[in-house]
Amino acid sequence: MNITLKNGDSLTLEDGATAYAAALAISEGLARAAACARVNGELADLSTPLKEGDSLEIVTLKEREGLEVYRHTCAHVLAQALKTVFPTCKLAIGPVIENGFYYDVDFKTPITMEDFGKIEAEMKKIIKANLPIERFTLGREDALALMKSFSEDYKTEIIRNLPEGAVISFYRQGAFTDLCRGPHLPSTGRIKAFKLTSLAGAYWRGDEKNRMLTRIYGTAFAKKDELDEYLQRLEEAKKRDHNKLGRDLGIFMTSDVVGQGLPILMPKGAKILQILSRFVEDEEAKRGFMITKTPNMAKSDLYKISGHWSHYRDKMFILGEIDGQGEAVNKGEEIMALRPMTCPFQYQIYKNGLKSYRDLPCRYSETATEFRKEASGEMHGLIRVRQFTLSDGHIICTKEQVEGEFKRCLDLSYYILDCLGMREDVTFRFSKRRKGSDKYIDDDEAWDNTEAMMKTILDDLALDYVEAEDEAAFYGPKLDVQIRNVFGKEDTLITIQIDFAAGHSFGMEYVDADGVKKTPYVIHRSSIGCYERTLAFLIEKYAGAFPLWFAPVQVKVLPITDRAADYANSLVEELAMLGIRAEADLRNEKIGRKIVDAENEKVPYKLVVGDKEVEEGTVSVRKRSAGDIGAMPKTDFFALVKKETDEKTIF
RNA sequence: GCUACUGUGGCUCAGUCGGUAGAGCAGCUGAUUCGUAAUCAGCAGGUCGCCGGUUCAAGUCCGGCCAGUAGCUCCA
Repeated sequence: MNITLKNGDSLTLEDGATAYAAALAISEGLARAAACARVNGELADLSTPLKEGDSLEIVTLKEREGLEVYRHTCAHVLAQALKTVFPTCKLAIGPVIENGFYYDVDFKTPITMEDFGKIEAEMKKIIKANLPIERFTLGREDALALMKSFSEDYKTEIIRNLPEGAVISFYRQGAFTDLCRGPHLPSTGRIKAFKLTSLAGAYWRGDEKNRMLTRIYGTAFAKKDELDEYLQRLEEAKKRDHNKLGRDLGIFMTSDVVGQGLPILMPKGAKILQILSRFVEDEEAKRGFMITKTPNMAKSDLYKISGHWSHYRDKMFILGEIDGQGEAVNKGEEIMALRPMTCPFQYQIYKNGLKSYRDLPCRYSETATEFRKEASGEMHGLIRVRQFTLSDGHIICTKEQVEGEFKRCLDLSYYILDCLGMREDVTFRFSKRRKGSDKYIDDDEAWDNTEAMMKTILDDLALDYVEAEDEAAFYGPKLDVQIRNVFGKEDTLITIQIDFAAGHSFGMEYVDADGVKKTPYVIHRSSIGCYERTLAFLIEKYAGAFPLWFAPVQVKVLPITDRAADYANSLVEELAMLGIRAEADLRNEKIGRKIVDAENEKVPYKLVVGDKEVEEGTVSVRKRSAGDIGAMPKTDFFALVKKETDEKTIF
């Protein structure tokens, strides 16, 4: 028979030959490197028999799919080892994830990381035995009977939930059989380098009402040194972790007696936030935003109009005792709540006075403090907190203006990301509702229209985005600007949202050119996102070595002896008058020591000054990442540092 | 909120079998005034996260709480 290869060549094989035989016919090396095959475009096991005219592509470990198959097989080896070491455990699911795999398992008695040693030892045994991995399929009844015979309750539940007519496939390696779609490696001996990495709880089917299983994370690589390199990278990432580095650098701290999710910004962190928020406010003003200053709390009445009281109440800090319906327990008592968002407050400003179509678009923005009662386990450093500062703004406009305003919002965010040096680090997510979910405002037609409107805008911008279901705000779809932290975990940095409901629910209106009152659209947007979170990503991106323009200390003056102390102080004063943040290190230490400490502080410029500099009115400049760049007249340095600050030069 | 782990001077860590705490760095004091990545000496600093229990005796064992970390759920 003849088959077609990826490059268009045709290959003649014996009838019924497998994909593996084809790989072997091409070259022995390819057969060795093969993880699975793509037969007529579908991923398949290497043991798949080929038919006349099939197209075949051998997938190796160099390709993403190949590595995924490899890791998936490793997950099965883990499962087999677990069934040997803990015969009473029940297997749930064991998928591949980025950089590895996991297996969710229900253990009779919980295991700890100390058990990893014997599990890994058992896995190695399975690998060494080089058990062939065979696929077979069963009808629904037989499949259920098989899994029941192994007491695999979770597997039987999965089979019951499979759609009618689905192919139910199993993979057998030695005495172990697992329900799995596949494909898999041809044998366990193909696995060369793996490691179990961590342990965590995870709800069965991701539902917190279900039993919590134990999730064992692991990773596997084609070669030992690739695994070592990956583990090394993880170690390096830990050094950039904002939650560690931010504390070490004196940017923020937490205190047991203050509470969870309430980081305290120390002078350096507060300075960065001040610089960034002044910058953002100025840029917003240039783009027609009007600054507002609205209260941090309001009566429940406001949130009842906005929909927060019915959709968001359990995430709000409420002052006063309420019942399950959100009504005051003590009748007549005024219930206040800290604001989780600024929207309804800025709407009040819009509603103050009759608006004309000539007033639109009406752009409000505010550096707003907001409060959200996140569940206790959700807090993380500066990334997830209970009180935060958001550059929160709302644009109230006509339907026709939505597109243009939306694009302007994105342009502003682009500009800010450019200045922060983060433009290349973000990706886009178009967050939509999940139809039928009660998390969202109930108006199918409006949702459909608004999502279609946003999609048109995004497509028109030729934005490279992913669509995500069930990620929308309760009042409308979002464009989320996403970023990954140092460990690869993704979070939303900035969001731009279209709201079809607020105009109606708040009774916002404008008088159109034809004299008829109409309801405006609302765009919710942030330009830089939440400052605390953005700061966290900046710390990680720059490993604490911030670009000059927002470095909390831009220049450190290091006098060599006490004789240069007055000169050092005068330099600091002169720099301060130019708006440059400078400090002098007047300690009785040798210059080498002062340099080390300033380097560890990651200050962009260090000025070494001794008798010579005092005499000549010069400074010896050390630039971060460039070292000693020589002496220059102090006025030259002032001009240099001022220019680089104003131009937001990133080095 | 759930699961697991962690909590010892400002920081990094040691502390064996339960017998009243130890180092380095930082800090302070003194000496040194030095030219581009850590000067020397001395001193001081801890109700071992908090509360309770077991015990003759608890940093160590047990329970509760607080806080931190990873993940789940959730999310800017």
